[in-house]
Amino acid sequence: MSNKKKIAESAISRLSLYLRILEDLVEEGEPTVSSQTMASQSGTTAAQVRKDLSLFGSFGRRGLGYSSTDLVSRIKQILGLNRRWKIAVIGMGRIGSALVEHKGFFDRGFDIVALFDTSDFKVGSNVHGLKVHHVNEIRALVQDKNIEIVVLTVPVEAVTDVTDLINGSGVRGILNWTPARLAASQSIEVKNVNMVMELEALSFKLSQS
Amino acid sequence: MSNKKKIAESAISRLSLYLRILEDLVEEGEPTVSSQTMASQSGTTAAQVRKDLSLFGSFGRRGLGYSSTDLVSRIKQILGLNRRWKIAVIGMGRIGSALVEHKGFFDRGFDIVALFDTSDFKVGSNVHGLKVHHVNEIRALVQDKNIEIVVLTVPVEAVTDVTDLINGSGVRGILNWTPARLAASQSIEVKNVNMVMELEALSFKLSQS
DNA sequence: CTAATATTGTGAAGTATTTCACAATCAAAA
DNA sequence: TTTTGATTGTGAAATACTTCACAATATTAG
Repeated sequence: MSNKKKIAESAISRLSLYLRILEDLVEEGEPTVSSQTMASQSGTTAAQVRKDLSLFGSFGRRGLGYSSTDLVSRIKQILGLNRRWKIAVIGMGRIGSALVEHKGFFDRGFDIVALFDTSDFKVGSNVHGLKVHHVNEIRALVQDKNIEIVVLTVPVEAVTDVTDLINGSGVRGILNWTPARLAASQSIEVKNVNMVMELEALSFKLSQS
Repeated sequence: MSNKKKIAESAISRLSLYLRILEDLVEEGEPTVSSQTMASQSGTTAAQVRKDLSLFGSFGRRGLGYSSTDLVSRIKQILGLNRRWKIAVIGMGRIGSALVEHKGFFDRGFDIVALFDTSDFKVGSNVHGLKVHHVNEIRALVQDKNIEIVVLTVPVEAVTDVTDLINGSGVRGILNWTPARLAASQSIEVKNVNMVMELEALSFKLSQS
């Protein structure tokens, strides 16, 4: 808790990547792994791997490398993945519904426990075995089900109202799929996912060459 | 073409963001805009905005700011958005299909012109008015329809085979939704979108506080 | 015409992140 | 036991990115 040291966003993404690589190696029965192996599989350098890990401690043994299983649990610990997270999806359009049915979240520690929408047409229906609630019920359900993270996939017109409902509900993090910049309260962590921005970055790179 | 100067990834994301803000301002009828306005709407600093723009030229006027409409077209030019891009979606699972029906791509210059899948069950069917082709036809259709970018939403087991089919097909960029690290040929630009990694970054931040 | 106010463009300074390079450590072979 | 080879952890150096700060320029008011 209340860890002071500032950790770069980029280091955290790499740790996620190392975790995935390590889990594959464990699956393949590799007992140890070197920073060089992790580096080549993740497209970075061995020094970078060691530096990233050293931000959090000394997990390896000189001359030997790292124990794969040990490093998996260290990184899970670092990323806060030594527990399960309860999440809700707000917005049952095409993308929202597709995400609900995606097994990948559950497999990696994220349980979708509630769904919300604004349209009376969708409220009350079932998506993948979960009832769709009206966004007005966000506050109550967040409290009731201990939801800490919400995935926001509502149409951009609905963003302001829904953000107001999220603020102060107890939600601690938002994965924002809308192109809007959220007016979320200071204490809520927001991560933006923007498909079009990614395509635009590709467009830039392709136009350069 | 063949621009030497190295531009930071982060600067490009911000330009995408500025573009969206500027288009809103143009819509609202604002003839000019200051770096300070763009900064506060995008959550950065005025100096950062000016520096980002100065990487590509001098688009403003001292004392006055920038012409909104002019800056929109300058940024579109920079990002390679002064044209339309033809893209294909490979993998007609839930997420792939949801993306096809999403109007946001078309609205911002990306035309989905072909769909692919590996399963005989899906090949031949129609999604949002487009016929689903077998991935074996990638090479032919990329040539035929001048597809430059593909969005990859196949299951992770299919990634190796599909990547082989993409390599050398003429595709220049891949937006990779799979958790796999692609073995794409050097000349292809790859952008990874990883939902779980984003959630893990949230998990980290929430665990810190 | 002059003063006051606004705002850009950009070197220089300040931070942050990545890479280098090497002492420390470990296992296995000689 | 000693040597050889592998590999970490980490200061220091190198790069990269952001912020500062101010001269240059433009408009408006007096």
